[in-house]
Amino acid sequence: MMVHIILEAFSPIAEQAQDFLVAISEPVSRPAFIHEYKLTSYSLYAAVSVGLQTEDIIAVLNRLSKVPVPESIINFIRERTLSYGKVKLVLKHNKYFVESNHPDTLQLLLKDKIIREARVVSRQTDNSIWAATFTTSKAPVKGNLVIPGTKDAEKKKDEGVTSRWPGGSGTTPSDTDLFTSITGMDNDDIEEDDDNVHAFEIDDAKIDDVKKRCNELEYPMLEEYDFRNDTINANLDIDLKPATVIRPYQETSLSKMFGNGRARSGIIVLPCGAGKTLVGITAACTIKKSCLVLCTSSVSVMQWKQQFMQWSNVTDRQIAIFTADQKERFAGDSGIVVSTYSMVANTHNRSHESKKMMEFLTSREWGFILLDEVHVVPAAMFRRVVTTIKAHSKLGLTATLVREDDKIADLNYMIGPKLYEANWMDLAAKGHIANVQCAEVWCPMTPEFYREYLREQSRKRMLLYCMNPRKFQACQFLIKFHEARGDKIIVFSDNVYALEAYAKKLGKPYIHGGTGQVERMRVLQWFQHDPNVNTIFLSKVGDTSIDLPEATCLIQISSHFGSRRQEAQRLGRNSNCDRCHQTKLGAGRILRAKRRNDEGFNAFFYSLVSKDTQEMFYSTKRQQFLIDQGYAFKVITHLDGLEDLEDLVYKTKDEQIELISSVLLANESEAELGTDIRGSEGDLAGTITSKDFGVAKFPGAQRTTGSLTALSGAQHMSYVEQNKSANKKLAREAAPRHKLFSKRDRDKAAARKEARTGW
DNA sequence: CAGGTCGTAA
DNA sequence: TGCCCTACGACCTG
Repeated sequence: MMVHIILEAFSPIAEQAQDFLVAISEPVSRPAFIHEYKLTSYSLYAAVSVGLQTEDIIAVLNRLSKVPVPESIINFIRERTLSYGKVKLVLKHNKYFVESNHPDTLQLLLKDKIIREARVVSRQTDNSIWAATFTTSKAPVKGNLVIPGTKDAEKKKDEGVTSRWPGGSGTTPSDTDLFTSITGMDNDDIEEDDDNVHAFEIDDAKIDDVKKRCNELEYPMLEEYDFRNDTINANLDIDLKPATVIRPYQETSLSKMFGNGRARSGIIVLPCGAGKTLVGITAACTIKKSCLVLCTSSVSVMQWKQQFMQWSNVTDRQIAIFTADQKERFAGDSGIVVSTYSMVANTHNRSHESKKMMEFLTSREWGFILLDEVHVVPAAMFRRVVTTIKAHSKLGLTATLVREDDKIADLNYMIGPKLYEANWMDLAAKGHIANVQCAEVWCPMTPEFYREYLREQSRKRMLLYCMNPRKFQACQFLIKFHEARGDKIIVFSDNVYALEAYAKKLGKPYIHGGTGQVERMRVLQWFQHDPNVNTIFLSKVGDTSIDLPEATCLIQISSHFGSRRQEAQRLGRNSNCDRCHQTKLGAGRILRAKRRNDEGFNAFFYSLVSKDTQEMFYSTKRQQFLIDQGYAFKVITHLDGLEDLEDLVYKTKDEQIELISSVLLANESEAELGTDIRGSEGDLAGTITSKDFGVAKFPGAQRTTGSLTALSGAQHMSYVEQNKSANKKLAREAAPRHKLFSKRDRDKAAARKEARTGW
């Protein structure tokens, strides 16, 4: 069952209602006036996990709804919240407990054989009936826990007393209303029906079994870490630097995590540039135990360390880096390690040093694991990290909790529920991230290009619509226009051929995967500091692995696949005002105030799309995430003044024809390579797809080399036999069969690469 | 440091 | 709809 909730965003109570709806449901789309949310099992799981109560949810929904909430929906909520969020896995004094407010729930679980057998029965209870006794204690409350960087922390310093966070003395009851009290914005200690919690201990070797079993029984366990009572794992003496103040929404997200004085495991979703890193660092400074940070690239590893040094008082000796070329260890018995997913998830050969380091990581208990870009964790290999590392609490951070496969829901049980998700539009309106004008620019194909486009196959088609002269011109025009305004411009192209062609033609520096480190740094330095370099071209290296410089204008020239996340990431990473606002004491807004145009935008995002091609379809798909976030895409069908540009590229038909022939030549060379050698066998080469595996119509199958290359998928490029290294390749391909299959793609790629570079 | 291998995203 | 392309990064070895 899935329930859709529609919010009228113009309603006077919309903002408060929104806080509530975010807590209980998933935002589906939040454009200007009508917001859509959906109520799902997972969203209710998340709601319960941050402390909401079933009857409160129903009461507030009824109050907000224009019509009485249907009985079926109320039943759905009751049914879901009955079991979800009711059971917690808690590590206390280094013993694991299954904990609940409701003793009958524990009894119910103990009826299960697996869970019952995982129970550790203490001496006092072993003569009594199994279900009769649980350890009982006071329900956890936030108490005097102070999250560094918050208002409360400041107050504590000023007054020398501990006040309750975050309501504080300045808050009168009238300031808080129904919604905020329910959503826990102003008061974290939601009243429980029962102030006591009950628990039984389980064997820590059987935790995974119990977790799995609880999921199957529809009683997923929330993980909570009672770090203040963990006396076994050494404390880590770190704190935010005294002057650091975090922003309201960062505080809100942390209050979801620490609302009851323990660390809940889960996920926080904040747009890039909204200060995710600081949220993670603040969480680490609250827990004050050893912490492992995992990132997707070694560049972000460096950045995390640098950020830790910048915002907290952690010393160089307390924070260690573990990557391919740096294997450090922290001094003392507690500390921080920053590493990559591939380093920790690696199942392959490990260097000696790396092995030793992994032993260190796996042999100890971590208070806290921080999972940067947590949307990658469901990937087949990366997901091991959550089981190989023993961590008492897990926090996942991401800007875009979407994947193009269906694995994103796995995070619910791997990490925990989504604790908080910011609304991009809200943050933009409040000046935390840039206000972006998004536009799709339609570039008609020239007749010649369109004719070729219709004639060609999919891969060559792509090149044709990327290289469309009108797109070149649009790109040139937009660059010129925005350079004149004083913008810094980044042009993205996923296609390296097009990237080079554009950059060279327009005389701009570019970086792609093949660009060496030195050159990369040089180009980035120019872009940041040389007033004459205001535009750079980037391939998808820019998506993850480059510390992107600030830009105020983005242009996408090739974006053929429908990746919602890539689109959002590009926008997000470039539209941040982070360094403008998140300064110590919030006082020094040192960076230049960004210029705003008449409509109030201070950043621009263009997608150049060749009209009447497949690109139109992909473009729409890619935009979906941003549209759901409330961004409006404006379609531009004509760029005023483009024709008047005096040095307009590819202006004449001759130049356009020349361009098309060079594009086709680039294709030709590949096409030729794909057909020549096998010519004698007919035109098999270049036409066989993987679907043809083992099909009898393959005539040359008895020829050893022929069948081997065919099996290895190289039939697309019979030219491997032409290549210098063909012998080596063939030798390699004589390996066992199953290996060939797994090698198919790689060989293909490698063969193509060899052909490209060796041509 | 190049090249091999594996993994990821879409 | 399902699968593929591609481009790219991290790690390890010689």
